[in-house]
Amino acid sequence: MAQFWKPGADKPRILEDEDGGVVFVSAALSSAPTSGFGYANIDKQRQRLPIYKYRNAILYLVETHATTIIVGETGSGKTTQIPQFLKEAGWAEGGRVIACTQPRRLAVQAVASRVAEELGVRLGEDVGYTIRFEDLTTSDVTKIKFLTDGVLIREMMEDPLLTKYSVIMVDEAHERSISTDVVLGLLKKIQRRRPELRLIISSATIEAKSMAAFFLDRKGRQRVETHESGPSKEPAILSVEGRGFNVRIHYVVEAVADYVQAAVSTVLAINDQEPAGDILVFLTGEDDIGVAVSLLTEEAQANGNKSSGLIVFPLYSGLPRAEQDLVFSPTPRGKRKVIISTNIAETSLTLEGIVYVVDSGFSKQRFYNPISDIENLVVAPISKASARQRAGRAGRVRPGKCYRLYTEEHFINEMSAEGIPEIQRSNLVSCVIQIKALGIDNILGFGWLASPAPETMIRALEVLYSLGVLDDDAKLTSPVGFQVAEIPLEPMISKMILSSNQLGCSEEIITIAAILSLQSIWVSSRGAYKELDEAKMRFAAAEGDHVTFLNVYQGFLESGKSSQWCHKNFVNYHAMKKAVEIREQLRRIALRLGITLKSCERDTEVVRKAVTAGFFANACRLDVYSHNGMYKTIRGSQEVHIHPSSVLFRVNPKWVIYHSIVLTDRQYMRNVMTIDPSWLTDVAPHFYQHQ
DNA sequence: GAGCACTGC
Repeated sequence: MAQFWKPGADKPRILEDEDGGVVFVSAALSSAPTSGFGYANIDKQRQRLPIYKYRNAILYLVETHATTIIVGETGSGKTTQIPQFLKEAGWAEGGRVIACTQPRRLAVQAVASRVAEELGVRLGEDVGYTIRFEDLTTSDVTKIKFLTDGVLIREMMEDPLLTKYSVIMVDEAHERSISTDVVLGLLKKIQRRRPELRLIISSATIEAKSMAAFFLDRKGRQRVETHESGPSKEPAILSVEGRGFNVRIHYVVEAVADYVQAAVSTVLAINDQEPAGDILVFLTGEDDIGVAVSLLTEEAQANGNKSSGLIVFPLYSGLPRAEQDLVFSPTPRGKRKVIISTNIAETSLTLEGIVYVVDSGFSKQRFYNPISDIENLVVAPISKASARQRAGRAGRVRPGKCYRLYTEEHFINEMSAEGIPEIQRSNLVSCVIQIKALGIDNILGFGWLASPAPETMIRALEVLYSLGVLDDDAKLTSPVGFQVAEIPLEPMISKMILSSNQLGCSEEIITIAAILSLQSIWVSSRGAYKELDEAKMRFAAAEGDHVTFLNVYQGFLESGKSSQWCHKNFVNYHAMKKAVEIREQLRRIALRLGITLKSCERDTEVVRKAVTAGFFANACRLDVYSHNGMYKTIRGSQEVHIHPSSVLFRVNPKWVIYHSIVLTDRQYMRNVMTIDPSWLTDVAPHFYQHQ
């Protein structure tokens, strides 16, 4: 039986570092013998993970500190092992639960099944997980629970102090997603009311100190000096080595003019000069990737035996699933796989067998302008942290190499240490309503890890006020505000669903809500726009895209949810299956909120009124003096156009509302619907009283 | 007449 530290035993060797944070320096090595032969059982495999040596130290730190920050490189085993250590040490006894959050749904599922397997239990019993629309836990049975950080925020609406959890581990906190930042702010508040709660924050090296400073609450510190019982409020920091191999970094000597071209030449040079091993190239988006893939494919064909060993795959999230899966196919003997990818391969997907990484130094990043209320995507230089993460992808199986298509001088002087956190680059309407729903009134004074721009928060409050979700005192209204907060969708969509109740078209509106929450229901059609357009016209409704979605959904159901039907009509089969699934969940939520499920039987006017009740702020009028289909927003008189993918493109009805805007050379409205302007004053008199 | 990095409730 392996040994581990138990409360009351001697403490392991710990050294205080100069900044007051506690750093564990050397752990007593596990005495478990590691045999190089035979079948390694699960216990042996666990004991070989780097984290295993730190088990006593981690348990000691968690017992004695309210917050422990674990700096663990990839492959340390922290995510799967730490919850098990905690359970073994008794943190799940007496009906308590150990939680571990992840930023992504897939990671939650993968880690939960791995831990269930290691413990030899069925998933959903002792070990379970919860993600949106999927709860695989059993109350009073589940002891270790994995969940997305967004779900943890939702749970606080039911149980503000998260009383069932004894330890909450926030994994991948350095990624700094909006939800992670919000969760950390909320957990810090909970900690003040629940001193017995323990937090474990897993972070990257560069963020560890600022995380520790964040959790070192001044008020809390004074209190601990008067009451000596309980854990130290001072966060502990523990570093755990990973299992990555060394990656040698190469820089270009002179800045490159065209990183796509440079990436292609670098791949060809690697192929000519370097031993076997697959190549991963980081570019910015579908366009770049398409160009690089065709250049490399041409080269591989033209160059006879020299580059013919290359098999080139594109990889980005918009790629159909079957094509995405091709990148995981084993590389045939004597061949070399080249994967040209977006950021999806930086964190979301792990590719085995990569030995060479080519890093363009750029990615597409979201920026939000609170004045125009528009989010757009911009190609921008990545951070040093991102560059390191990309390079690390080359060292998973053996020592690798990373070719950076920028100079060392650029890396040192021009690239920022860490990226701008998402919370400072996004529209915060959804985020603000969640914080409000938790009863936190002072949004600007919320203990943010990084404060969003005040303009962004004010804009979010304005939007919520105009939806009737917040009152004059910026408090949630009853019942609308609380209901909108309870629906796990964007507030404008939630408002649309609530309004459909009075209008008697909830069945139709729930379908529209499900489809709007998907990326696209059409197959991506690089180069086949014409066929796609023709297919779309078979479903097109004069009222616009929302009603068109209803036609497609109807057709899909009538076909018996057939994949052939989808293929024939350029409809994305996986998206439609997802729509059916989400719709089912939304039906359940609607019933819980007391919404009567009712169909309006083809009365598209009430459907459009319900959509207008959520999206009235996006109303636009055709500028009759312009002959190129230019619209102006009612709210801000901004120039916008109907996107060519809309069924209303070139139809140009006088009054429309849109779901979202994309900014390219123009501002394009996506998902557009005709309205009668009188509806605007009907559904939002407070907003349009002066028009 | 043309576009969508990646997530999440």
